[in-house]
Amino acid sequence: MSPLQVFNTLSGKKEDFTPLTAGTVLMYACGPTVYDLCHLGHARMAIVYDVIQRYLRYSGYKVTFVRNITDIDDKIINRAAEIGLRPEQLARENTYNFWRDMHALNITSPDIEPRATEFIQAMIAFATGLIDSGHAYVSGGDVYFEVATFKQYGKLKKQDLQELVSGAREQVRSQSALKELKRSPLDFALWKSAGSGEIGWESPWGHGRPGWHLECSTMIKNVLGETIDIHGGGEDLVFPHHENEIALSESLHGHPLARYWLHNSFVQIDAEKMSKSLGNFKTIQDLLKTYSADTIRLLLLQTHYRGPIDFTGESLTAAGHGLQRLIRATQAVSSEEAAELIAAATPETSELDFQIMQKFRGEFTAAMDSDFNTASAVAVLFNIADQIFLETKAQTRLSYISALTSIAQTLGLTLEDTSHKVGNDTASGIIELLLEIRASARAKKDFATSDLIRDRLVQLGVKLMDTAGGGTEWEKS
RNA sequence: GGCGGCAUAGCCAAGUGGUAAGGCAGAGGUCUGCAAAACCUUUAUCCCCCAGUUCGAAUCUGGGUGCCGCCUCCA
Repeated sequence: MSPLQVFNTLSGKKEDFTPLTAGTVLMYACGPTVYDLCHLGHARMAIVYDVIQRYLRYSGYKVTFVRNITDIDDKIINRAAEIGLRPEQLARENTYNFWRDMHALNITSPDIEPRATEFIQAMIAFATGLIDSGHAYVSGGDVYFEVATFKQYGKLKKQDLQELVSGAREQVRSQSALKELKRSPLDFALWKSAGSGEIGWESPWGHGRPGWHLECSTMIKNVLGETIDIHGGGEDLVFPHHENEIALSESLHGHPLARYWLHNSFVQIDAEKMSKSLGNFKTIQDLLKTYSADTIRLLLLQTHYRGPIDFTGESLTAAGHGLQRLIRATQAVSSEEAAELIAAATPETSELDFQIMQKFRGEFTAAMDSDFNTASAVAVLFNIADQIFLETKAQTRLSYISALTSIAQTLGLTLEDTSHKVGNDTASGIIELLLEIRASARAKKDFATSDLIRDRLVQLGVKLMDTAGGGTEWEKS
């Protein structure tokens, strides 16, 4: 298979990618906690793993891609209480929003999309297993994982237990209630007890709900298995979330949770992290009002996934201009001309197609095999565009165009020209303009023009009604 | 305080030992009734600073400076 190399957070190095079972990839990415709308950061995460997944399939792997939805969590409960919804209502609403955004961004649906609330019994079993093996303890209706029992704790973040303990001590001093319950400040909750009026499930430890880290560990185990090939997420999940997942899964199973840990970097606004707590985030919905999914995707792909992107208003506009160039390139042969050329195809032209495709696929593959270097891969697209504009033979241009669209597709770019689609407000304005021209024609008794406008609008589904006062009204017929 | 990352043209950004991809913006040109768009050409003797290793470094080593992230919910 291909000499793909990926950067593994666990080793801190690029490594040759060899999946557990040759030819197949089990891949899991941490999905959203559905308590609010998704922002550009979620878009980056989703697009990064979408492209990785697409490329692995393109490379010939049989991929099972799982992305979860965390639909029970303190953030959901708190937000729901603020706005007067039941937690499950809020979670459902934002799950729909998330799906709509993913669809709008041309993100491939995951093969399996487990939701945390579907796996409560499995989580209880997981936690019970950890208690029985001495890795977890019950305390006041909660269940905590005892970090000291997992000697490798800190291996993902590359910090030893002692350093983490001294760092954590400061933080936890204020949380006096928890201090009573936890043996060590690093211990984290697998199960949190809930009041009788609160959302929760029955468990051996009473009414309660699962902790975040347990959710992912359990879903991976139940959906993909005990060891998977790729586990991904945003870089902020390295610690504590992924470190804790490792501690849970590896304590219970005794072997690695994931062979390769991939983490994408952040989107920044004015050189600062974009986050909900800073209030400087852009929702996907807002961005899609102004920019196409391709524009957003191109902007994100022009930077390597492990580097931060400083988002500015201009950067999206610049990406949009670049995208235009690629779209123009695909239009360098008209559709009629293309149909003729395809009809007239010969073994020689097929050979030309093949050679051009091979050349650029080779460059594309070389870029992507180097830890998914999408920035270099995007450069290949622009190089093909150059060739298209320089090429004088239509037949050859067509070959380049098919190479361009094929590679763009693997990156999830549609190269669909949206510049000729107008919104309803614009369409209404255009109708008003036509009515003005028609009124002027009628005033000059130019009824040929006036009737042409009326007939053509009727064909387009717009009915005109001249009123007694000389004005004209319109409506959709 | 601990750990990690980054520093390449006006802006964004690839490149980890062999002589600087790509995008945007700018300049010149082609086209054009005017305008816009589009296309073509062009744009870093040099990669934060200092010292070192090497035939050779943006790329490796040591030191310095600056910026950012994680250590608390966060993609």
